Amino acid sequence: MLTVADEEFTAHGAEVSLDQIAKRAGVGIGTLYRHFPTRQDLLVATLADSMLALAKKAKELGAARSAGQALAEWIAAYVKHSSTYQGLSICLNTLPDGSDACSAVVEAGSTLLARAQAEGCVRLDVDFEDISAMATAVAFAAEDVGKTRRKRMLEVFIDGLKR
Amino acid sequence: MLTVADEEFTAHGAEVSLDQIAKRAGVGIGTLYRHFPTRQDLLVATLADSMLALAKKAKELGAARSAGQALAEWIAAYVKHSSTYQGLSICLNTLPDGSDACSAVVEAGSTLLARAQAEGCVRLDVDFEDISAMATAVAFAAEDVGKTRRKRMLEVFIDGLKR
DNA sequence: ACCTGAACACCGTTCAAGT
DNA sequence: ACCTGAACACCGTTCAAGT
Repeated sequence: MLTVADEEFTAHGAEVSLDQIAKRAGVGIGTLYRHFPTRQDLLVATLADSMLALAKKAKELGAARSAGQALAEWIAAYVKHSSTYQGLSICLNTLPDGSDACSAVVEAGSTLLARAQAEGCVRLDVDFEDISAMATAVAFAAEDVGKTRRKRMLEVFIDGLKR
Repeated sequence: MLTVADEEFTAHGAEVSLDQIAKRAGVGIGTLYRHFPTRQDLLVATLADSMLALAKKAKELGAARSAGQALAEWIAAYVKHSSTYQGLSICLNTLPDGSDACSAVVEAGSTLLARAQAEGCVRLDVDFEDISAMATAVAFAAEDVGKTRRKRMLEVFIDGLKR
């Protein structure tokens, strides 16, 4: 079921009809609703693996780079992740919490941010929620836009975090 | 008809049912579609006045402030404008062109940007389309978020434009 | 020429009936 | 206990019929 959902999201975007997913997965629409009461629940479930990978990547970067550089690279990965499916950023506007994978990402990101702030290269008044919201926003803005423009917007965002 | 549309957008967001607008305006849904083939067309029409005001404001700021300060203040107004209706930023993801009001905003904004770049306080590789997309994105991210957080995100964006 | 609104296609969500 | 899918409510869009 999650496999089918991921395929459908990939092929037709995060707003694909849930009916279509249920049909292709060979279950009743009611079953899908019982397991995943909201579309966000289903999205978080299909993204769980990549979110855990994102959390893991934060730790690796934290070990291999300066705090500022690690945060910058990780944010780039975060933005990319928010574009996993077409239209995903819109669905993640208010970031969903509760799931283990989400908590892992928040925790890993917060740690990177705190280190970068301690190192003195990132403004002290931003928190992870700011970063998450802005990253989602950049993913939103960069949808349907060329690669160079996307890269530039990401740079603007990351530079804006510096102090 | 535009008055009713504006009221409905204000009251129920940019994604309010077009049927509802037509009914309250006392016209058939077909008539609404003939005048405004897409929702964006209708939105641009209801926002025409405020967009012209935004263009005018750019000229005033350009005269009264340093180029960098003028751009910064104008972007703040632009972001605010992109939040005129709940959910408006999503509809403006790809900015609509063609209308006079839109052209006026683009031209006014481009002028402010060019001056700020000439003054040397804004990176040279961004164009107005970047600014427009990012401003819409900030409006998107700042929806349903407290005032201080919204202000901080705007600051991050504007700081990121500096060089 | 302009307007109307029924008709069609589609989607989200619930819940009675079935296993 | 779990599943199904018909049923309901809703929306966008078109277009034949009416003025």
